[in-house]
Amino acid sequence: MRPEALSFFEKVYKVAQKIPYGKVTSYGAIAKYLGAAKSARIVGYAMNASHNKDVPAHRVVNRKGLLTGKHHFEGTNLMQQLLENEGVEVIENQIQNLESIYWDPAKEL
DNA sequence: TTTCTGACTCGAA
DNA sequence: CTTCGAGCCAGAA
Repeated sequence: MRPEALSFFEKVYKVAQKIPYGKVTSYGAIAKYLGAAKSARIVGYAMNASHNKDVPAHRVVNRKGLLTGKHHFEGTNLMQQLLENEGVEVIENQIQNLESIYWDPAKEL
């Protein structure tokens, strides 16, 4: 592998694809894992461009467990339904019991 | 080439 | 309690 040759986006995609079923993580957690803790926005931006990729963007939320990116999914609650379909409880765009299903790449990988 | 914006986060006032 | 600024990368105009 040549991680250095991969763009930030590609790294983000790889990590996002490793998010376990029924788990969620945050943009900042991914950014930190990639060694760019202050690039959380870029992770979000990568998600924006991940529509064509096989990236479970619905499992990535902000650090509060808020579905800030749901507006970018089709419909108004697709993101929430995808999560609920995996056993994640979501209320008002806010993931419930976040600490229990939180998956930290820097910790789990 | 410069400028702007965005699915974020943290710390300071 | 709320508000604001800074830092990061990529792509479009």
